[in-house]
Amino acid sequence: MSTLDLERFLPYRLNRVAAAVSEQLREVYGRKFGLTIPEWRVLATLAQLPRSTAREVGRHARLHKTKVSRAVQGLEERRWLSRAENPADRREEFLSLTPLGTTTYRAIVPDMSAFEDRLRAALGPDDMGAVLHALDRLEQVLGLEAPRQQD
Amino acid sequence: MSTLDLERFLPYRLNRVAAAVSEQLREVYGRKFGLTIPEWRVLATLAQLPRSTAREVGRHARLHKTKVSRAVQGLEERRWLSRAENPADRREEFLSLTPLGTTTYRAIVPDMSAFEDRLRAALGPDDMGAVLHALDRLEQVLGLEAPRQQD
DNA sequence: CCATGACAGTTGAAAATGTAACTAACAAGC
DNA sequence: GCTTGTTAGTTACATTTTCAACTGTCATGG
Repeated sequence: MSTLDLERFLPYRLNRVAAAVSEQLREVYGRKFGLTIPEWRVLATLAQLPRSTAREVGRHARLHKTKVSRAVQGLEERRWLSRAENPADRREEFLSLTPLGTTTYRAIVPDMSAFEDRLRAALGPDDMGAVLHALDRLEQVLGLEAPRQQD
Repeated sequence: MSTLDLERFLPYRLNRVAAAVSEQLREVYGRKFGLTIPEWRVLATLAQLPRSTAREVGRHARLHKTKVSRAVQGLEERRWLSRAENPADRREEFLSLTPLGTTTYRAIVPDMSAFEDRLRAALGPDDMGAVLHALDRLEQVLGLEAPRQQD
């Protein structure tokens, strides 16, 4: 008569760890830079993939389109992001970080890296690689094309 | 001049995967049994750790106390959970699943197990073990005593 | 006992989120 | 050109979540 062993139930564990990680990171970019979680994700995604559209950002970061829409508005108001119409398809817009946005991003990166270093130190480089590899496979089997997401 | 490589940035990846997993599981217990995410977590936690208090459930599942409080209310209304005063400390209550709650839980478990089997098949048992071990270590370094959580 | 402070749990109000409906733009077939 | 269907993005509304304040209980120390 089976009850799940939650400590070995991957979904439960993944969520618990992901929640703890998110929480601690939010401390950093939240308190120091006034960013919400979706705003930070949009910022980070655009830093890596400049001139993406909202749709591309959402797919990459697994952010629901309404979250992207609102995060973009927020970043735009602070002049950290600008939009450029795509003349070839006027439904969408190319999103870019402004110099100010890039400066902000660069101010956050060291904190993020430091955090990651802590994680890498805890795991060792081999385990870190193994986890990332496992996450790749999980995303494959889960289907990359799920529609929505949370934070 | 570093931009983070998000595909190798563990927090980002963890969250993306955890979100995808949560989402798919919610389909199951949400549509079939009308449970919210916190309700399911409380249910599963109590199935494994009977007579826990709300505080213990929250700590174990990393659920914020208000989420626990409201989930407990919801489960109690459906007669899936009952409370028993702790005479030794009348601030807290021991929470237990009712027979009805246990029946519901048992009806969900096979779906959860099936899902986990998919994940295990994708990873192989070794990688699954490695991931769980890595998650243990991450939780250690993150400090088990963070106050809140999301879903 | 009776302060004072801490803690478990609840609640109300504010903020964030998801759902669904909407607008504007494209695309294909007629 | 004019449907009909689709897609990018926004917005309104309902739900969920968070934050802060609150209640009742315990613990400590005078």
